[in-house]
Amino acid sequence: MATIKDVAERSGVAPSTVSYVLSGSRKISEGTRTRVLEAVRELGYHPRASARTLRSSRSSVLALAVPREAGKYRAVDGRFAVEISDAARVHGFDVLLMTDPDGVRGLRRVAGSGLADAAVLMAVEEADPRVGAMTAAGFPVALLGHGDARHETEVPWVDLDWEAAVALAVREAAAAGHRHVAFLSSSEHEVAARRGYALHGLAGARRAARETGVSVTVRPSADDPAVAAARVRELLDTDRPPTALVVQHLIPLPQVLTELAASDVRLPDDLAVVPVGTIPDESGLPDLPRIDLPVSRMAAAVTELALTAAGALPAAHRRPAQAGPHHELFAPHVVPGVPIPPPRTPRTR
Amino acid sequence: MATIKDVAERSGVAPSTVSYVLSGSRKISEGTRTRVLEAVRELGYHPRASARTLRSSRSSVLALAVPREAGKYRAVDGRFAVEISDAARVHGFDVLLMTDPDGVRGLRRVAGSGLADAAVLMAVEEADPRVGAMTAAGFPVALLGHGDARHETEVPWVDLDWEAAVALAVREAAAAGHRHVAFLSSSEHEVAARRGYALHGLAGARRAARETGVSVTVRPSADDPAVAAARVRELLDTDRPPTALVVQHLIPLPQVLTELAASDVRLPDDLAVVPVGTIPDESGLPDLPRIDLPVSRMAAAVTELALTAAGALPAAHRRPAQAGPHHELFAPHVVPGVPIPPPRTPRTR
DNA sequence: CGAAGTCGTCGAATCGCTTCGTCGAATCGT
DNA sequence: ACGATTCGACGAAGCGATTCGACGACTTCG
Repeated sequence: MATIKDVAERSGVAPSTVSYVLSGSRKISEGTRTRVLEAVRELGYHPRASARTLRSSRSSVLALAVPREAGKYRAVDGRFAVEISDAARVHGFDVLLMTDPDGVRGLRRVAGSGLADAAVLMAVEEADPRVGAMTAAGFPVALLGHGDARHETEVPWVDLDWEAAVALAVREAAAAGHRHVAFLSSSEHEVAARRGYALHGLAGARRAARETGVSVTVRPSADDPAVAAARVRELLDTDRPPTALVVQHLIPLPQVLTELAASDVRLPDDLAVVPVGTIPDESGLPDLPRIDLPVSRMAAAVTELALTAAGALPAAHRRPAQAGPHHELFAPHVVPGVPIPPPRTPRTR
Repeated sequence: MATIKDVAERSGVAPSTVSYVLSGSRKISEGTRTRVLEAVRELGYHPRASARTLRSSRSSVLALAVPREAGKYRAVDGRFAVEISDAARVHGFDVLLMTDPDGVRGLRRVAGSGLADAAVLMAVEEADPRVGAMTAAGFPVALLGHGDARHETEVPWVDLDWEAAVALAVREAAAAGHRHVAFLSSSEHEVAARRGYALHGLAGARRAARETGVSVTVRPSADDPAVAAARVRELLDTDRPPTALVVQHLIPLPQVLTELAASDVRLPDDLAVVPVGTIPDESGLPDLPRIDLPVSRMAAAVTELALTAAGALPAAHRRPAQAGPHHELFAPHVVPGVPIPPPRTPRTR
């Protein structure tokens, strides 16, 4: 492995000169500059990251804490992770993937050992212990999701505006003429745990119902496919079944579709399904309108907030210091597709 | 931030003694040992990773190259990433997430700068340039997936036995009495690119057909949901439609189910769907048998292969050197669920 | 009771890079 | 033509850990 000394010898200069050529932080004559760069190329020289970090105490690594509740894994988290990694690279940072088994311990270890300069905490929930631990350690973080009111003003975060998202979906259905919309919300478990996205989704459905005058029947989804299917059957087995169905997450979608198939409900004419929390490119559904998560933009934003907190972003990106930590709710997108068909005469069952 | 010197002063010993206490590589008297450990606890001392790495030239970081073809993102890759991270932690390693935008460049940078000690390359394909680049650089790697015959003997890899997986699915259907099985294989695009899993899946379907005597109709899936739906309709619109459907991947599943619903096909009685490449916990399908990927075991295996190649695993794990790189095909699991119903009299359409 | 070993701890070198102060040589002004 | 500036490159210190050889203080044995 070539070191800076090898490069210096090969180009006949001092190691410090090589360093200055590479960092550009001092003026170097054109002649030596090209000679040094050539030696770098010929030797395939890469500065040893550890030496650089030891000296400068900046690692150019961003820790990414992905959630992992009880072995469950959500596809959207993986997508966020990838997008955050891309965003970090844009600013010259690498990403250290931290899964949860050690939980707060792992974060403390990484922060304490200087492995990373900042962290993005994903899927932050109400009273998330990770947030307090990191702020107490003075470690720069940015959150994806928010919940704990105590931290909301002190720590930068980014979140999806779930209320607006669900409201938008209901409004789309209402605009197509549907008067009776069902809303399959987050799972019972998530509602019980008072997750922000679950509560805000419900609020959005209620608000849109009020504003548009359509009736919205709410049913929580369930973790168990069989139960989720039963929930959908309940919704349809009434005198006046809904003509449109808003679904907040991608996860229960397969079982919902299966159940609809079993119940002889045709999409989209018998029932217009409008999924909300879908990942761009991944719904796999027919070309109906849906509400996509702005994953890339949110990932870029949360990454820049974390790097700004670490003081690692060029001045152009940095916001005035006295503005305090930055918070941003992202509005969802409607992906248009084929227009939602209007409701037909209610079938009798 | 506390350094080893602070700990030394606080416990009244030399820095080297602290180091020996922490590493356990020399005998230290019980008294000083406890005094040092107490100082460590009180100061919240964590060894600076960069200093340790600089001195020992081992970073205890595993690079993980996740694929990212044209912005597509597969849920299973995220799941593998998380499981590999967990497996790495077991051996004291952290994981550096490398997305593809720089491709081989990024890998070379990480290898050259000593940011990582080894790499796991995910979704390796035929003639994958990353493999050659890393072996040429003498950087330890292990592959998830295999393809390029030239490297197969030189580099350790782990892969799913797709042939066995699809054969197993067909055999499950045959065992339930189905005589006419349809196989929705990998997408046209993947088949055309001669991806290993696509070809092996087809081979497995053919082999099982031969061995069980059932007729297997093969149709490639498609990237476009509308086309995939049409493909399924074709399958059903024949004089003697199949009574069971084997699907190789989770991705086309939603559109398949949607199309089945639209075609008034009831699951599982009209058509028994047996998905193959499903992630444990994530099929979201009714409780039919399915063929799950052994994600955890494969992740643990590929992680240990990479760390072994880096010489970072204790002797107990290490295989005899002359055995050469290790390769392993993982057999899929059948998750039983409700028995597949036998076929009914073919409907006329 | 002194030589030979043990045992536990210390000091110093080293890893590869950044950065500050310095110092010749070239350039400038008068 | 000579002191003042500027320019470009160099040397050395230091980041925080690991690790090897050395070295007192005890124990042990002839």
